Amino acid sequence: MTKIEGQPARRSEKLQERRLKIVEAAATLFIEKGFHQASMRDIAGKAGISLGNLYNHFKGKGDIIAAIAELETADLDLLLQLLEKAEGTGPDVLLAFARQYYNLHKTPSYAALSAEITAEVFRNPQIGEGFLATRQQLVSAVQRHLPPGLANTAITAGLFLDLVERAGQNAVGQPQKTQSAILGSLLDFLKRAVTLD
Amino acid sequence: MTKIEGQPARRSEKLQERRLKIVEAAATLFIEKGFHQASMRDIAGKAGISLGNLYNHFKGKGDIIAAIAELETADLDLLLQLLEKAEGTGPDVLLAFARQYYNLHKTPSYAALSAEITAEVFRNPQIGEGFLATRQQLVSAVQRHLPPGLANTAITAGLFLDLVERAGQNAVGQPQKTQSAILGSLLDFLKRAVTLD
DNA sequence: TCAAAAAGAACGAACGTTCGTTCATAATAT
DNA sequence: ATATTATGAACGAACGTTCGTTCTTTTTGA
Repeated sequence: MTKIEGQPARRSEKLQERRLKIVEAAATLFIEKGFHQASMRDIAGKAGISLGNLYNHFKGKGDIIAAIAELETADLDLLLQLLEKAEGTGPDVLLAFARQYYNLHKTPSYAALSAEITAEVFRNPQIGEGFLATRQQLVSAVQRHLPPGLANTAITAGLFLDLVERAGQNAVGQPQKTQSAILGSLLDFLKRAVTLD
Repeated sequence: MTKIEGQPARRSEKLQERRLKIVEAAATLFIEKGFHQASMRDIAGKAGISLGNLYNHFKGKGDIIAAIAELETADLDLLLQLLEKAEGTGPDVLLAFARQYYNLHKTPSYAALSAEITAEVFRNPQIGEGFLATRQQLVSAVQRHLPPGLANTAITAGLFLDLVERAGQNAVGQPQKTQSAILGSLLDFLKRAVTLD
């Protein structure tokens, strides 16, 4: 009881760094090989720690997968905040958001991980819970910027997001020029769809 | 040379049945557990044959996965033919097609398999080749029904399909009522998007 | 026509490997 | 001194694949 706090949390600080390094290593490998092809040995090796020690940080492989899925929501939370704070009416806000949302989804690592998670959620719905919760918030935020005369704005907001997501995913690996063309057509498409005559 | 054809191809007939049974068993298991969680023993068991015999019909697990991916294109080919033969102009043809395309994609088994294939294609592009070829034909068919004044009709046709696919996928597991509401909003959304003022 | 021979479909045990996880033990920090 | 963190060997289970073998069907030669 002499030295209660020499350096407050120096140790758990290191620990958290280790944990982050593990998660990053796991994410890289999951993108490369998929959840079930990346082994615990792979992850430990890439994180630079021993196999046994890996189990001091995570209860098992399932926990790591869950941590990755949670990590994904961080990017979404950022965009969500931007959208919620946005002022102004009309389609402009939505289209500006769509541009960013598209850019996120066409990122190869994001797209690959998304695909992996989507497939996993079909069999293990619990994995996708946080993911769906964040998406629901996005739907609400988009909904608020849709024209008032529109029916079923909640569903329409969902469709808005659906399209941007898929368009981004399909743009992966395309040359820069094509990606820009897709973005342009996407924004036109969306503008017509969210504008009432 | 006496008995040239007692029963022509009695054997290869049986053989084809077996092969179909294997593919069906594999598809069921892939939907349930995913490509890499379904084992060759699982597949053999479900197909009602021995493990060793499974390798008389398929060179390996990769071959079975490829066969399943090919199988997926069959559904698309059917819809493609319907769309290509469709007469008339304006959005009506497109919306009728969208309805069918949506129904296909909201089928749980189709959606699960699609998700699995999508994730797999990121790491093994060869798997998705036939899939992408068929999709390209769909794009062309949709493109022909878009209004003439539209720019970048190829990309827009792709977006059209993107939206329907994702909307269908997200409708999986929803109650019938919700699925109908999504379809309604989807068709409205599409109609605005493919109609020039 | 019909026995003999060739072909190949079916079987399940066994191979070597890799998996996720646990364990006894050593190093380290407080 | 003692609790925490790290290590890699060890475990049993499961993996994809190959193997020698048997059984059924088809083809051949007289």
